[in-house]
Amino acid sequence: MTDAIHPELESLFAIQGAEDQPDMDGVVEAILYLYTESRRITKGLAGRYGLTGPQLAVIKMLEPKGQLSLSELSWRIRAKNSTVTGIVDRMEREGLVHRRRSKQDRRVVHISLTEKGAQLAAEITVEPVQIFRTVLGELSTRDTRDLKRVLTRLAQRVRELVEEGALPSDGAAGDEDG
Amino acid sequence: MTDAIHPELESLFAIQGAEDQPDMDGVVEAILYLYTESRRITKGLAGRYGLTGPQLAVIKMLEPKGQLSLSELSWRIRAKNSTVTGIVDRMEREGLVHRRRSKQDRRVVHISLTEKGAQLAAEITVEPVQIFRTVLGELSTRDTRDLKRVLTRLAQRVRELVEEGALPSDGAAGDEDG
DNA sequence: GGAGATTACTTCGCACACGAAACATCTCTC
DNA sequence: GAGAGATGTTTCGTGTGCGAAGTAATCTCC
Repeated sequence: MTDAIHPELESLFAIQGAEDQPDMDGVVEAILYLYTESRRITKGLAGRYGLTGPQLAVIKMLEPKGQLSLSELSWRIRAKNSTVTGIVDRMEREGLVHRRRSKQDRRVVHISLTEKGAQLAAEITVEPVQIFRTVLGELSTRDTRDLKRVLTRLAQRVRELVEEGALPSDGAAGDEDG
Repeated sequence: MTDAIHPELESLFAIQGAEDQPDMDGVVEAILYLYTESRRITKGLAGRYGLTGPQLAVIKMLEPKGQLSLSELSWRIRAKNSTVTGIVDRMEREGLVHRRRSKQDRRVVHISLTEKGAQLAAEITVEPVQIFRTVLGELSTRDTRDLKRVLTRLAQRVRELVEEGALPSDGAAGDEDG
């Protein structure tokens, strides 16, 4: 099964500690935990039906829409086309989805569920998100709002800094060897 | 280069929307954004030195310690041994690290930086975490504390629920609502 | 209306990432 | 001290995940 904890994130924050701002560790650790735990839950749920995480995502994405182009699918699951091509390949091989060339624009490929895929989708009713909704529901309204406010602000600032180029997001330099 | 946005998470939360708790979307989106952005930054930084994210993690992990067993390394970067074996293989091939069998326990393999690896480690002084520290620093103390408090509570509750088996993490079905 | 740019998708090569199983070594028990 | 079990690492198979380059179709601009 495919899983991934993505060590970089951990390491990213673990490097050389941040003793001068102890609060940050808690924040980062919590974010990391929530992220990885949600992945584990998704994986476990998908695995019961012989699916992988991304495959479950695709199926549940297609279920209400009927069909989506590969690009739409990519956008929705936040992956690149080349990644989704592979996922769809394997799902097609398993008989879960169909590929159909669009007649309007023959570059476009429409992905849709097969009978088998649709049945499977209908069978999977549990939403992993339920857990998080439950837990968030247990927080006071004020807490939830605070959380959203602060997190959103945080994300916004990072986004601004990234766009300003103040961050080492990418750039030129030096040696390359593969 | 290795990268991964991990579509499952997005999809996990995107499935069927959560209109009844609009606040959640913002929270989830912010967490997702912070996670993916941090990964992008790490990747960009590592890429400048011809490294991948996990490789940078390993190098910076080894730098202060001198050497670590493969298992210790795995534990620290939150990955499995079989994953780290591959990472170390590639780094060894690039001449960045050494493998050495322990004399105390000949099952154990110690990983240490080569000259080249150590030089590279010394060269990489920028901490990606800096950005987040900066941004968190811009928040008021109150905001930071609130954030930590709420996030920690959130993570704690999810952890509890997971341990209670109330979640579809794996194994038998717990709750049904569909 | 045709050359060049753009868009949609696929292919290829590489690097994770995991679990299961194989191996080697150590430890524990009798 | 020999067998049973535990532990550390590697090997294998599968599935993401990305970027670069390739192909085909559409669009744009002159």
